[in-house]
Amino acid sequence: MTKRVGKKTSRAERRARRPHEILEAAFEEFAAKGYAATRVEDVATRLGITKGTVYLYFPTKDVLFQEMFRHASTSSADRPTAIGGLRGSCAERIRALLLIAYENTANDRKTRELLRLSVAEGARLPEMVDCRHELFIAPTLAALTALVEEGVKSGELRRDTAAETPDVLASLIFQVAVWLLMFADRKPIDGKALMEAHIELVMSGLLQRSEQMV
Amino acid sequence: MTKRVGKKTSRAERRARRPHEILEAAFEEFAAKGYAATRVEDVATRLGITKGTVYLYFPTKDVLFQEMFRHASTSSADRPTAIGGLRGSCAERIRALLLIAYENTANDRKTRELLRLSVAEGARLPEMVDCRHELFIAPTLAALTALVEEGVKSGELRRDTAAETPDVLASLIFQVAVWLLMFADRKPIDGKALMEAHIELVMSGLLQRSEQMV
Amino acid sequence: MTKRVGKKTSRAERRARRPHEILEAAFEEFAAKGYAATRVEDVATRLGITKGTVYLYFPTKDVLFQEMFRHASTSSADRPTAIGGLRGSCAERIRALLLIAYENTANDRKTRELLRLSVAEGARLPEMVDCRHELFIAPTLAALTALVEEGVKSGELRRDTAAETPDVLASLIFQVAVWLLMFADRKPIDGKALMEAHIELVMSGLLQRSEQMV
Amino acid sequence: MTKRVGKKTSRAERRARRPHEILEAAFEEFAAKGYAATRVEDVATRLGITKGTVYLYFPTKDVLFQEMFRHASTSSADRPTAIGGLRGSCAERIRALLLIAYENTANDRKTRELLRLSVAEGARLPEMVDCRHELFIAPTLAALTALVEEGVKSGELRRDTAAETPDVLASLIFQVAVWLLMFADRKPIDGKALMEAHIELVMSGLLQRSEQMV
DNA sequence: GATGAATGAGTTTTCATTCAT
DNA sequence: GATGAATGAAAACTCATTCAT
Repeated sequence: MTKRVGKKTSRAERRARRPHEILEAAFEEFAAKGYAATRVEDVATRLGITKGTVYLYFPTKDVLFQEMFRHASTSSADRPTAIGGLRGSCAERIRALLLIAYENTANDRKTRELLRLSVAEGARLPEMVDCRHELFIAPTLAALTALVEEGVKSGELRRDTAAETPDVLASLIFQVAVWLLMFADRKPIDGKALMEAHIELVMSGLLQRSEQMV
Repeated sequence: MTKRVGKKTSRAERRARRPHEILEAAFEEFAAKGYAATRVEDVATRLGITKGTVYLYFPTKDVLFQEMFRHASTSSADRPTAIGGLRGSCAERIRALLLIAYENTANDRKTRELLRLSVAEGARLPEMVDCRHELFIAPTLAALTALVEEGVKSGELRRDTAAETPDVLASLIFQVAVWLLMFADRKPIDGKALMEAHIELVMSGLLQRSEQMV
Repeated sequence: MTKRVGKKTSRAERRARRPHEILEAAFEEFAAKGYAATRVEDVATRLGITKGTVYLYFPTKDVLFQEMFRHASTSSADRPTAIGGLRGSCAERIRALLLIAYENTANDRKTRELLRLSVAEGARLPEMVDCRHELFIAPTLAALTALVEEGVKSGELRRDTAAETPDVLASLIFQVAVWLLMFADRKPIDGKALMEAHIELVMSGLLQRSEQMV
Repeated sequence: MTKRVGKKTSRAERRARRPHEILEAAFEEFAAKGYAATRVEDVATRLGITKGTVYLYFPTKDVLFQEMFRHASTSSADRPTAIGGLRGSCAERIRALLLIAYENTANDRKTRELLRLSVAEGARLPEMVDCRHELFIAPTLAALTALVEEGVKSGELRRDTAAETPDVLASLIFQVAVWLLMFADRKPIDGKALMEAHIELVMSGLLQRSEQMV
């Protein structure tokens, strides 16, 4: 007869979930309107709660934003772990790595919006942007560098491959992400097809002639 | 020896220059802080005038922003005209075109900051972003497409999927631009070198094998 | 002995009373200074609250004014109901009706100030003024017309009574009201005495000679 | 060949007329929008001149308003002089006087708007309102009182309480004026007809029975 | 814990007034 | 005399933050 009957989320559970919920709501609001244009009340309303409750968990709007950014960043942090498990030739592994990076970045709404916030609010919070660099961008570029070096050493890839190669390999991911951020659905693109074409083009430039013949 | 002697800015001149000055100052402020976080007074102070004066020329902050965006966009509008005058083989012209686009986009602070604003405030003003697309991005991509098609037709370039996707050729420009917007001087990159490496890589993928031998 | 003991205004009560309080304060301020010269903060200060609180209940100054006008109008709306209960000869009822109208209009500060606002801000809000006409002025004039017609039919009043008679009967009410609005206490008048004299004069003109003899 | 050819208003004439012009324009603007809501620039624009010019002739907006009020008041000051020239019986002269007062007050736009300003801004400027009282209202009421007293003395009029309250005789003038101020053209009235009916009614109450028979 | 009324500092916008030209 | 650019004080309105209930 009590309220709790049939209720899967007990008060305690709900309470435990609150900070998480709030951070998710904050992500949506901040991503859509930017820091300054978002009101704390917007975040609360999105959850059906009130401003005051938000302040119960986060002392200021600024802290809320930073926690949100950190939370959104780490919530997708486990994905790159797949990198270690790649198998096949260097070319195959580079291709696989780029596709994973594409899926995790340009093709992932959350990551894309974090990129938007990094560009928009970056001046306010350089540490956060740098943090994201350490966690995601640098490791991916490092992995690409390692793979290219391995390929060169093994003779699979051209010997004259430049140090700038990893950035070049990853560049289309940024383009697709920025395109989606700027044009949303107004100018649709087939990111996956672009990515395939990109990979084919750059790989054909990377591979030794003999390999290309195959 | 009258006051006017040596006075370069008469009242009329000043009056004529004011809108331009204000738009320039607005560009700096909005680019640095975003729309919502910029105060009209910030713009005025940057010029050593008061906010009332800004309102003498622009009726609202919103109009000021839009005029600033339009002004900043068109003030760099003449550069792409160089495209028509390109000479040489298709490969040479593609290379030249990409370098011009790089100079005008990733390497131009004004254009880069407009990209920032497009990403940050795009949701508020899709028409502006689309307008920039019509004026700059679409023409450049169209020129790339035309050059690639010409090269394919003449046998200079390979026919492959990349040939149909000029986005792939321009992708590094976006990467450099976004990198600079996110990391400024904290993680410097040699954009020019990246661009050269990018061009070499994609061109080696585009060219017929025989040409590559050269 | 807790705080609540003796505390008449709980939060809920206060909340429920606030709109009313604010409208009353707004009435005083707007009546005293007019729309444009009244600051929202003036209204708040009168209540010992801050302007932010006023905006919690009314979205704009304009809405506050309109709600205030409507509220002040309707808060005195029940009085005319007394009309139906009049008894006596037509002359007696006309006299009674005019005295009631006088009490409710010229002699009622609230109604007088609404007249001031109608005259002062009428150009901005014709609908409000017209609304007051429908609710108060028209019914009173209609009642007067009905009484005069009845009196003519029964022979109590002169047959040649003009259609303009009701306005003439009510005219002194306007004069007294306007006088008080213009001169306040600087040139006091005895409104009641004027009203008595007015009624006596016009009734003596309305009544059949025979009746006057009485 | 000079500009002045064919120009009837020389610079000097124009200059001499300026203050007058400005006061007229100020009257229109203040009457239409009230003191606080009228901008000095509105007044200037109405004349096709600029704010600065207004300040050449009037030091502050407040002074402009007061001068305007005084000017508008005195520009109609000569009309009541007709009173002295009235001829005929007391009844005839009272009737004529009331009609003149009606024409000069309720039926005269300028006077009506001054009444509006007196009601609207009266709290700010009691002296002005009192001044108008001395100049127009009091003399008219005094003339009425004198006429009634003369009539009573000569036996032409009844002695009753109304005889001592000329306000009663003039009341309809206020009603018509206020009506026009509140309803403008939205609820038209025939002021002249109302006035005639009013005069007839009050005179029939004032006159001795014997006279009425005539 | 949760609420939401209240605050007050901050921002946009207006406009009376000044003054160099 | 006229102008109109510039000022800055003031007013409408917003919103992060607090706190009594």
